[in-house]
Amino acid sequence: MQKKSTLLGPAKGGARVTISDVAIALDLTKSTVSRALNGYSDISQSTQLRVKRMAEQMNYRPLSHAQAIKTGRTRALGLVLQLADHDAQRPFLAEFLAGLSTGATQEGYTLTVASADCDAHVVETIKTLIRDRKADGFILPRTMVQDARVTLLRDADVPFVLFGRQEDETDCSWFDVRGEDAMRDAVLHLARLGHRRIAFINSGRGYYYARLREQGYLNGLLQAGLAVDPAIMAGGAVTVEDGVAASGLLLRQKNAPTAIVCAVDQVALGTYRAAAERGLVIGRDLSVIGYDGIKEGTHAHPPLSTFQVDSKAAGIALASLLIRRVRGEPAETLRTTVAATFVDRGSTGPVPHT
Amino acid sequence: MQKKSTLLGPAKGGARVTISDVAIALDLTKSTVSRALNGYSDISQSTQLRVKRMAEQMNYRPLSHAQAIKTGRTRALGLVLQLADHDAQRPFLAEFLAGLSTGATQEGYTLTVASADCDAHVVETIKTLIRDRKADGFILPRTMVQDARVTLLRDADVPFVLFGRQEDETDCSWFDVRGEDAMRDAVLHLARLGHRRIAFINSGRGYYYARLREQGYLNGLLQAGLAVDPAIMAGGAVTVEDGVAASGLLLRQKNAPTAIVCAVDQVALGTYRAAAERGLVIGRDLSVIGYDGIKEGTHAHPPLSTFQVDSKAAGIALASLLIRRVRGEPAETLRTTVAATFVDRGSTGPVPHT
DNA sequence: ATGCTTGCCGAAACCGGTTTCGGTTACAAT
DNA sequence: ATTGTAACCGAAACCGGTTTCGGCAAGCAT
Repeated sequence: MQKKSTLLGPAKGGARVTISDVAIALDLTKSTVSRALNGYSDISQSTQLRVKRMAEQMNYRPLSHAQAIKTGRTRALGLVLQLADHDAQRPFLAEFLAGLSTGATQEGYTLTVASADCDAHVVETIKTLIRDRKADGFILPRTMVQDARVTLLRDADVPFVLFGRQEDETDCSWFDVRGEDAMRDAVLHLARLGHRRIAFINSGRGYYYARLREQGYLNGLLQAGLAVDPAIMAGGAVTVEDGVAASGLLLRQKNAPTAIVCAVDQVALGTYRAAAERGLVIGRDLSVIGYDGIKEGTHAHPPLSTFQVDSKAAGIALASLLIRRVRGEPAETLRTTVAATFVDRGSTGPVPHT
Repeated sequence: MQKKSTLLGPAKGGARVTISDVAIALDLTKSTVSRALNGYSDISQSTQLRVKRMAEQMNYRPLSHAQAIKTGRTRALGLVLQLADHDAQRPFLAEFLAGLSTGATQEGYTLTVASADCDAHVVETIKTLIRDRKADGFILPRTMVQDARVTLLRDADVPFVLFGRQEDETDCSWFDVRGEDAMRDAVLHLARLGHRRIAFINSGRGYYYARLREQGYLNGLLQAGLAVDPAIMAGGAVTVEDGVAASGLLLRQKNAPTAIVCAVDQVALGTYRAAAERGLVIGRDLSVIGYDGIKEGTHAHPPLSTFQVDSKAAGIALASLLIRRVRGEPAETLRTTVAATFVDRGSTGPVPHT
């Protein structure tokens, strides 16, 4: 028997039931209750059940920061956004966040969000979050080829999951959409329509996904039996303006491409403007395929054919992976990739007659 | 003198310095250190200084969840997003989040983000966040006329700040942009250009800001000496599609308006499509003014004249206000509004000749 | 000198959990 | 009957802070 809980009524809606309350109700000690709830084997099955039932019934939920003081874990997932780098992630952010938070909530976790204006500050922010135990692990969106966050977390031995992949796979878990397959399929799709000069506009080479997508594009050319021509491969394009500029250069060439595959939708939308400036009709004079499935693509004229990625699902998956990682599952077992789904809208068509 | 701290080296980058370490270094007790750091008056000024210096020097930062166990406060701000309601907030989300998190970080707070798919779930989510002490207070974006969050937090006695305002001001703090002034100025601007039939497309009446903006519009008509005509006032429009539909109806009328003021930019962009369908040139045949300053407005043809709101600044301000509120400042003293800045681009022009 | 404040700090309890360490009890083995 | 063992659970320490309470010394008035 232990000390009575305060008999003071709930001060103001603060009727928290503590572990001691549960213990008293069962005439056990709080240590027993604690170990029962955490499934320790030195508590009999019957007692475990009794405790769990009572805890459920009394609606007991341990205070995560009270446990954290001893365990060091807060049941919070960390997300640090880098917001300087264009608005490239903006379109998906809301969905992604929704996914993460629902995935986290499902397992009783919460999401701690911070932001920084450059890569260096991102790393600093992560450091203080670990230091202050504000997160048990981190979700790293937009993984880069050389990613300082990965190296930091790797040798701080803090769990993390990538939205993306990584060359050095040690300690890396991830969820990713196979953009390389999408790019390959885009090329094949266009080749089937008769296109022989299929250009590619990639985004920033620093991102690991850009590398993969380029490989996919090259792979597609290979499978289609088409030659690689560096003259119709551009890179570093992320925004609509980038797309206008890059595609402008492509279309200005003597032997201009009849189709353009873009690594991201924003850029694909940029090609619309460049085409319009030259009097080219998208879907007839020029075929374009994007990637991401942003909403603006639907409203474009003609609607943009693209590869839809489900950002919310990605968020849910990443949250769940990270939680399993935090709970101790090895990194190697926590790796998933899915395919993007091609939505064939109006922006592609048979190769035009010369 | 107290017990020695563990002499085990930092296990793995976990070289945390605790309050006891500081106490030992100063040959004081941790209670003294605690009270000195928290500025209790029963600790002499000289000791307070000595302690603070030493804490600084040893780079001591209290573990927020260790304090939370006693104080109940975690130094975390809560934000619960409602993501079902259109993507209306999507354009600003990234900026807003960045603002909140930097504002929070400045004061040593973090941001806990959750999401829900409907208003009822938002309230539930807030409840569990308070219950689990995951947030000391909440930021409420997009306040509604009847806002369940406000009533909940008000009588749970949990601090909160509105991004928006509220009819019943009790316990309410806020930061807001004076959309009503913007709408009024929009009307006056158009009136100066000779327009006499100036329409208004409002967004969902449930939002408090919609109410204010409508008042602003009416106020503008009054000041311009123009009559109110319910036939050219629409509402419930939030998306581009909504804008197309609503403006379509307006332009179809016999005595169609020559200018349209929109409560949000998305809707204003919708009027572009409706105008194009009727062969009307924006800025010449039809003048349009929006509100928000979203990026897409810049790319529209012609670029959309609108009222720019700085979402990041709003985030910073709200974080700071909430923290002050959490620290005990009365709600009435924490209310700020700012003006939106008009950016005159190409979507308005003198009234066309009949 | 004595008594009373006042200023300042230490001792110890406390917050709500987890974890270590023993101590019973029952049961099988000797 | 004694001993050993394993299964279970209680007591108490602990985590890193905060807060209550009381004690001591200095200062002041009697």
